[in-house]
Amino acid sequence: MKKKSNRVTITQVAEKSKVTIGTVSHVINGTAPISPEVTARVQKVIEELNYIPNMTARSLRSKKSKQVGFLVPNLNNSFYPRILSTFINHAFEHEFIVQIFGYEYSVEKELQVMNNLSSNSVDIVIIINGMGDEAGINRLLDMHKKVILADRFSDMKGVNCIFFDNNQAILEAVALMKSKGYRKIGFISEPLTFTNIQERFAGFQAALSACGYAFAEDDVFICGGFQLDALVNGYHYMSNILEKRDKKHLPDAFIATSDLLAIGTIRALREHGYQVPGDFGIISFDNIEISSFVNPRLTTIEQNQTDMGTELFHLVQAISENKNVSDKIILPQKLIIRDSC
Amino acid sequence: MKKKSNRVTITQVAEKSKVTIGTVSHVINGTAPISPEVTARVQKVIEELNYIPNMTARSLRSKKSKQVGFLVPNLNNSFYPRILSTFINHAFEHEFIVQIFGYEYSVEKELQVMNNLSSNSVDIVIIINGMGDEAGINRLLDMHKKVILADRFSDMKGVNCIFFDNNQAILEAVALMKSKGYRKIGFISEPLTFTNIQERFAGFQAALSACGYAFAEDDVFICGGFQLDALVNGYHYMSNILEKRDKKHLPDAFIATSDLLAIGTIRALREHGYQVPGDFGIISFDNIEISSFVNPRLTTIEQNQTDMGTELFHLVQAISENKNVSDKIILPQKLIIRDSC
DNA sequence: TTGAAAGCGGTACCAG
DNA sequence: CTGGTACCGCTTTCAA
Repeated sequence: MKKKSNRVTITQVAEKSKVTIGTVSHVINGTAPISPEVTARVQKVIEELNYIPNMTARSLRSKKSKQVGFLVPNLNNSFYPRILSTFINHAFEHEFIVQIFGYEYSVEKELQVMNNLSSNSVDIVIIINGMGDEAGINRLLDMHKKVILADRFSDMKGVNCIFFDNNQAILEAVALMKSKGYRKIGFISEPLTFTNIQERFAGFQAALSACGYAFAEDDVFICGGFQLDALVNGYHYMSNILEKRDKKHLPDAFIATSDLLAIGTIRALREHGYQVPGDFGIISFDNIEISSFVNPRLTTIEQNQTDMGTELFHLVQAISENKNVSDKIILPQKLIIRDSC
Repeated sequence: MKKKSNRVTITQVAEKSKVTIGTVSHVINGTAPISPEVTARVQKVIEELNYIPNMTARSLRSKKSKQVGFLVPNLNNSFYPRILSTFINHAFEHEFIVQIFGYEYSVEKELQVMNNLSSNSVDIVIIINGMGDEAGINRLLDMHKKVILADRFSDMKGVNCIFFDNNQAILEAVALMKSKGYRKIGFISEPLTFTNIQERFAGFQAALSACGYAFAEDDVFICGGFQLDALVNGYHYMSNILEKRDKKHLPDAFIATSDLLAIGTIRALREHGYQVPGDFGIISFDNIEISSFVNPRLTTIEQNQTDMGTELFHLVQAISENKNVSDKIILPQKLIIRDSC
């Protein structure tokens, strides 16, 4: 009849240690000065019983959960999993639990998730990218959740932002194109919905004029459709363009807003008989792992995903300890020169 | 002084509805026959107050949480995020919350995570791959958690398994190599720690003899080192081999246990001046998205990640509703013929 | 059909 | 330093 190996509770520990549950709680949390003897006794019992505090009870009472909600656009572009990967490792190390949600680039779904999250146990919510979700963010704030916006700029008060500097490296990129003799530079991009993409577009225009190139609306290519699959989209999009415009009427170099987009684009280019970087040079953003394993190896503007993950966690940690942190954290980008330009 | 927009509780709803909290609970959960009038009144108040039940309190009391722990090797190989992606979407749809953990191919860490999980609020734990963790699984079972093993076979009782049929497609793959005239087939693999890899190795040997090839221990290449980065590992590993053995002493075709491994391998091959599929044919496993965008496009054995994610969720759903489900679910693999062989 | 009350397993406050 | 105890917000008997 001793089959029911149910969970050990603090009460059992208290009884076996001949103290009250309050005391046990104190030795566990260090919330009161307990004598060395009692401390040792209690700890011994904890060991013996293999007692682990019930997180649910703990957070019900303390209103703190060490749980963070992590909201990503999706998990297919390896950019996000890389950030997440680093983050969850730090989190585990420090006993934070991370709940994961994907909003699939949909505002509606993003809002739904936020609504959901506002009634749930997390006390910090991280949103990567996202837009048009201010109502949701305010809701979260009302419920006393902390919110962190990543890879995104915002002026909302009460939220922390962490994002890449989208202006510096693109200047180097355009300068590189110039030095390689490319005549005209186009911009091939995902829809300009997220602030990071908007910034890149602005940075692109600035770099163009800084390097003496003219900006032509005609050479901006916004690759529509779902953002779910940049790889496939980039491929179809460029294939389409090549059906309609020949090389003469196209830029001979492109800044692409993501590596995946670039890889898709390059495949389309090659299938139409063009060489990269011979006929067209391409520099993209991200530096995901595969970038150095495709042909040609991508020249790309790195946004260090590991750094982002780590910084994000530091932020979470600081916030949950009520430490003072800067509202805005800016991470550098870095031009990685390989073969595509 | 009405600033503290704190969360609405069931007590407030009860007071405003002039009933007791028990009654409110019953109308929310349908756990007792409440009169239409009272039901309507309570629901109206719930609307007005925008009341959302506190999940923490609810699960403390009911010992059910609709939370599932999802344990993956890591998030860098896009195989896992793809499964996860599908899973979290289904989960969200049905109001399940998923906590994510990465064990980074380390048994120790896997055990740590499990230990952690056993004291936490999840009631179902999904483990993808993993090994040597039977103690952890039993611990989970002791704590009355359900456990699901994915992409892995096990005979442990009380756990559900869902995995791919690792025997059929590889036979087709080897037959294809035969028909293309490849003379000798090697096996380039990650360490044989996981059951899926072991099965592939067995399937490989069976396929070899079925197609009239001889098996040579010498042509089995186990790519050691960390499994974290198959791409980089495959590259270094094959580079090394090519330093020591020339084409004559090597198989002219390879079965690789993952696409990433194959992509790394192919780069090494090409850097040494070899053509794929001219000099060497390669067929790998997974069919991750990038597989059709690298050069050459990979001929690969698809393991449908979306299907795995979906099936996994169905399993979770069935288990959490105490429905009867088969202990073992087998998913088919499928040979996708492209250019690498 | 509804009310009353006992906890779930902890934390935190107050006494002594 | 340690004990006692009132909750956290909800579910779940048990009575009425």
